[in-house]
Amino acid sequence: MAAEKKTSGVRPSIHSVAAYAGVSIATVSKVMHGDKTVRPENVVSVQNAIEALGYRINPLAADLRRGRRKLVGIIVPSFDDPYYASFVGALERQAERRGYALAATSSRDSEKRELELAKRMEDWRVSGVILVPVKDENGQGARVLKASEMAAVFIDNVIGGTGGETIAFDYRAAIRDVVAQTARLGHQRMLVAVPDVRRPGPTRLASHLVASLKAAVPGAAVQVLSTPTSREKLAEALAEIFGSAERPTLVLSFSEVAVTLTLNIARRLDWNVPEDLSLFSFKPVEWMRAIEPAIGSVQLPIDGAAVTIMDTIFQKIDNKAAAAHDQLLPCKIDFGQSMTTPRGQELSR
Amino acid sequence: MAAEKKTSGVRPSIHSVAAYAGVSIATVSKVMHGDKTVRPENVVSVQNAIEALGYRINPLAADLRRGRRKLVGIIVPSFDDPYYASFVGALERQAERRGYALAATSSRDSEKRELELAKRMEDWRVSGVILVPVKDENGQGARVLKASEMAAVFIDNVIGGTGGETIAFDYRAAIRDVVAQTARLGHQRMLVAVPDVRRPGPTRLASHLVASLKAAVPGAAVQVLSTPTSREKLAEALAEIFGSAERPTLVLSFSEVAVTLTLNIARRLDWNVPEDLSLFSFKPVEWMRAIEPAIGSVQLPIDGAAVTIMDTIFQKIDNKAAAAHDQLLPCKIDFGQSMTTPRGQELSR
DNA sequence: ATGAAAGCGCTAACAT
DNA sequence: ATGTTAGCGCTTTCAT
Repeated sequence: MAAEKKTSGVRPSIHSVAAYAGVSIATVSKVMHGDKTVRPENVVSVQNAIEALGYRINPLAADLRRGRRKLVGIIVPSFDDPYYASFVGALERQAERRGYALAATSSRDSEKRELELAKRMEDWRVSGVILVPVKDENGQGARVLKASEMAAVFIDNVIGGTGGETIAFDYRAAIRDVVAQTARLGHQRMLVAVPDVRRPGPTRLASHLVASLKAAVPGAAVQVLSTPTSREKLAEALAEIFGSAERPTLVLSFSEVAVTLTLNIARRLDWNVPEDLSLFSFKPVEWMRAIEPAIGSVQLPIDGAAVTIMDTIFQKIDNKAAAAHDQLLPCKIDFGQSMTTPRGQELSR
Repeated sequence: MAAEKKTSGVRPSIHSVAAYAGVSIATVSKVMHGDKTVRPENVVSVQNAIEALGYRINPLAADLRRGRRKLVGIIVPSFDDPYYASFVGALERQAERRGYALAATSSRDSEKRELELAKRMEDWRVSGVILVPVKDENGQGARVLKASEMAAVFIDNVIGGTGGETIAFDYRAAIRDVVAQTARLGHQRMLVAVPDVRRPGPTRLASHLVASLKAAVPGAAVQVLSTPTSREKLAEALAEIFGSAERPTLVLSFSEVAVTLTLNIARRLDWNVPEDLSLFSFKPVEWMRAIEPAIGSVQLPIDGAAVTIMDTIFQKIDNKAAAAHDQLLPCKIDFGQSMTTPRGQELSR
């Protein structure tokens, strides 16, 4: 039913609306913001004018005047990682539920760029910034954010324990559980695949995993494989490892491609997963749960996390009250069917 | 070496800089924009002031005055699809090469939301908008974009042939090649897996594929499977199809999960790919090329496409000259090792 | 309940 | 070469 408004190329301003309605711009502004001190008849005529002219507020002008924008920024290492992409989508939804827009940017795993983006957020007068640090929450970008008057929250690639402004999945708990299961099943030789060197976060976790394994399994032989740049090199490295007599009986991977290639090699050698080789992925990817056998993996409740994150940042935006403690979000583990007792071992007790 | 600037909480304006340097704000503005008509000594003192105060321009004020922002918007159906996520990353880079920022948003497969976002882009005074339509370039969102004075380009989910403002991969050429190969190998019975019903784009292409198959292979039996909502239902449907006597010898899929489940079933039935079942994916996903046998798939040169897209939109922003024709970008096909002659068939001639 | 007026920080036209 | 000035479109006192 709604007819076409606005034939002219120039957009109506608050002045046009005021003139059309026969009131002052202050009154129009009040109507736009639902101020109760406007006479009902004036509210109506202003609304008519708005409708007739197809007026929409110019957020640039409003925000310039106000000094802060209804905008929260996010800086992720990259959009290509479905994990981060998923965060962006979920956070966009959460921001908009509160009448804010999300300004999404990517640092491309560069701390230099992260710093630039932090400054851009400041320049843009966003109300808050969510940063997934390239390295951790003590980098230069994070420093800028902390020093500014914007609300800031650091997520995912964080160390925590200091500021009380970090939120992350409780990966250490997940590691604890997987290590416990590993010990219970009796694995003695394992391979830990660490991802892309440009991603310090998972690398830190992998180190923690290695340490935990050694602590939990006395005499454990833990091999670490840093994911090389090319798929071919990685495949070679894996083949060599699996070719040795002292081959690992369990692969714990932080890298999707390492899981894929491990499955390839297993198939080529005619090994069954999990009977001949156990496997677990700390990087959750859709297909791992859809194949047979289902590959065990950590499950991250991203939508829920997005709610927590947005709540936290709006708490800061509104109250200016800083949350006093770092937040650790639980993550579930789906062991799938990919881990069992190693060949020739009995399940201890 | 750079010392800490700006101890105060309030950001310096162009006035502070002018005062500090002992010049007028007009001069500061000129220096900021590299105007050559400023005395070198003044340039220096202004630069010193900027440095000393840690001044950065307020883009809100500048853009309000200018009436247009150095910003191009993009609206994708979702960030979760790695294909679109990849576009966002590549386009962000391209925009920034030209000194523009990218405002990335997602329509969540909703035309209603697409319309809202189109209006938001208008409100934000972005210079140009790249839209991946939920349905096609004739929706309401696209209409708003066309009517506005913003430059607009419609990509990927487009029909084309009308406006000359669309850019898409040449999927029909890819389909042609795959159909030719199918005919050459002698397949008679095939299954086409269509994805998510909320994605009209691939659905259109799938229809075209079906028609092409029927045209190229006389008497072909082409089954179409619309991807149901749940993985379980899809698995069931596939199992039933493969259980029948007249089972397809080739699967052509527009859906990642359909490929995964097909591989599952093949393995369970102890079929080899491609000897017992040929497979091709129109949805390119990393792992398909990393497994053995490598699954054939269409390869989309997204980075190159991003360059073309940005070039096109900046052409419109700068010249106001509309490109007169729709653009079709070539895509490569990687047949991998997943297609061969069906059992008991000879390769014709 | 309403409107006049003073900016927010900048650009650009115009004088000088 | 430089400065003055008039806005961009809005919000927000502050009188009335």
